[in-house]
Amino acid sequence: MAKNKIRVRYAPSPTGHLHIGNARTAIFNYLFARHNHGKFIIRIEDTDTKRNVADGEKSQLDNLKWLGLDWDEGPDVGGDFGPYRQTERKDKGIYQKLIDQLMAEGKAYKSYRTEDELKADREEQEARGVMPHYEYEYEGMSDDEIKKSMADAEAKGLKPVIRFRVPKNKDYAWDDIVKGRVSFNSDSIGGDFIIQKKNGMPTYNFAVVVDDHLMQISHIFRGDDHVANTPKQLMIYEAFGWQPPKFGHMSLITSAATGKKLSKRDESVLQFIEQYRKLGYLPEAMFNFITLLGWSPVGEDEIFSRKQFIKIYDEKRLSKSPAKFDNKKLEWVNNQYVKSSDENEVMDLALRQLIKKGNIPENPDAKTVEWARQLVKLYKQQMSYMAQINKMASVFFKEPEQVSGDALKEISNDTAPIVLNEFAKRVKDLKIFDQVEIFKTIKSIQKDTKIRGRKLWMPIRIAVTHEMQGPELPESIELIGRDKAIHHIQETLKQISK
RNA sequence: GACCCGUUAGUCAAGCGGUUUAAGACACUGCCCUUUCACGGCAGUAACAUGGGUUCGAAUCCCGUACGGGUCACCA
Repeated sequence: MAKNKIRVRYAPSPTGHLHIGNARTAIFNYLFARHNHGKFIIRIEDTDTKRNVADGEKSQLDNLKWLGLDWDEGPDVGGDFGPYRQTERKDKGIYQKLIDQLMAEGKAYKSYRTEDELKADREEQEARGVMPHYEYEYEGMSDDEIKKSMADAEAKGLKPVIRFRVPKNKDYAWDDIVKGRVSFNSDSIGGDFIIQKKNGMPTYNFAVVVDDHLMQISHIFRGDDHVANTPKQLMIYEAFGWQPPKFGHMSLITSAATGKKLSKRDESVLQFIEQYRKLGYLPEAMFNFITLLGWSPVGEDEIFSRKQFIKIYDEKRLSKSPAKFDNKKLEWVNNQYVKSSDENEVMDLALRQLIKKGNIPENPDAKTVEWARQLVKLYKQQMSYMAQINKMASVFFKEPEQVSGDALKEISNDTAPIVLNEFAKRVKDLKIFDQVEIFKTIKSIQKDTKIRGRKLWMPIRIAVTHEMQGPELPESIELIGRDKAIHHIQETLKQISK
C-alpha cells in the first residue's frame, strides 16, 4: 500500500475485563491494520480515575494477547508517540496547552454552572419534552458582564469546567466507512460540551481527538454507540485546523434475549472474554466467531485462521445492522476447532478443567494423565469448550444419579434386563478387559439372545454411562473400568426390576 | 421527547437494477453410515417489515409508515 500510512488504534478504558464488544472493536482494527500493513496501537483512556480498576489495563492486554492480537505501539511496548496512557499524557501538559489555545482564541470558555444546576435544568427540559441540553450561561452578556459573572463565581469559590463553544446551526458530516454519509446539525448535539473537568482532566471527546491527531491515527473503527460523539469531535478537529481521520462505525452486538446492546447486566450471555477463557474455549475459535459477527467474507467458508482473516479482510464488508449473539453458533465454531486442533493443546486445556473441578488430583501421576488423555480423546468429537468434559464425562468420576426420563423409558422393556444381566456376567469373566473384548462380548450377547441394534446397545450404554449419547461405547466402558461398569449395571438392574 | 441509524428465514448472513423459481452457515426435521447414540454424509422446512413511487424490469433506487436499536453525563 503506497498511500498514506495506515495507523489505527484500540483505546480501552481500564475499568474492567475485556468485553466481547470491545474485543470485536479491537479485532477489526487489528485486521484492518495487518491487512494494510499498517500499525496497530493501543492507548489507555484512563481519564476517569474513579472508575479505573487495579488490574483493568493488564486484564485488557492479557485477553487481547490470548485472542492472538499483537500491537506495534502501546503502554507495555512503547513507541514513538507515547506516552500511551492518557493520565500520563495529561501530566505532560499535552492537553492543557491545547485547551489554553482554544480559550485564547475564544473557542472555549470557563463554565461555572454546578452539577446540581445542570441536573435541574435537564430535568426541567425533559419534563418539557425537549432534548436535555446545556444552555449558554452568558447568553446576551457583554464581555465585561461575562468577566464580572466569572469573577463573582470565583469569589464564591466555584471551580470552573472548560466548555467548547459549539458553532451555531452548522452541519457536520462525514463519509462513514460502514454507514455511508452521516450528518448532524450542531444545534442538535446538546450545547457547549465540556472538554476539561473541574479536576483538570480532559474529557473523552477532547482527549481522543488530541491523541488521535498527535498519534497520527488514520482510521477509527469503533462501535455505533460513538456516532453521536463524532460531530463533537469533528468540531474540535475543525477548531484546531486538523485533518480528521476516516471514521467507521460498526453495528453493535445485541443480546438474543433482550435485543438490546450487550450490557454487563444481561446474564443470558457471557460478556467477557475472560469468562470464555476460563471455560476452556479455544482462542482461535473465539477470534473466528467474533470476526464473523458483523462481518462476512466473500466465499461460503466460515472457518478461518487469523492469518487467513488478515489476508481476506475488507472493511467494506462490515455490516450495517446489529447482530445478535448466538451461543449455539459459538459452540459450533469451537467444536470445529476442538476437532481439528492439536491433541496436546486440547489435552492441556481439558486437563486443567478436570483438575479445577477436582475430578483428577492437582499433580496427577503419569498413569492418570494417560487415562485422562484417553478420556479427552474420546470426547473430543463432541466437545465445544473444555469445561464440558466435566459434565459429559461425569459418570467417570462420581456415582451417577438414577436413570430417568427418556433413558428410563428406553430400558423399561423385557429385553433390557436380559441384555444387562448377560453383559454383567460375561464382562466379569473376561480375561482381558479392553475395548476389543468388550465389543466381542456385546456381539456374543446378540448371537445368543437374538437381541440386536438399539435394543442391544442402548441398555448397555444407559446402564453404564447413564447417558443416551456419547462416544464409542466399548472404549468408554474400558475407560470406566470393569468394577465400576458392573456396579453401574447392577444398580440400574435394581432400579428397573422394581 | 429530540437527533442519528437499521430492517433478507428462529439466528448469523450473501445479494449492489435483469444470470434470483433469493447463496451459504448455525439451529430444527428426515434419511444414510456406525449391528447403538453422537461424529460424519445427504436431503428438507423456513425470509426480502409495510404502503406508495421511479423503471420495460426492484430484495436491490426514492419517499412515507411501522417496528427495532443507538445517543442525549464534570463515563468512555
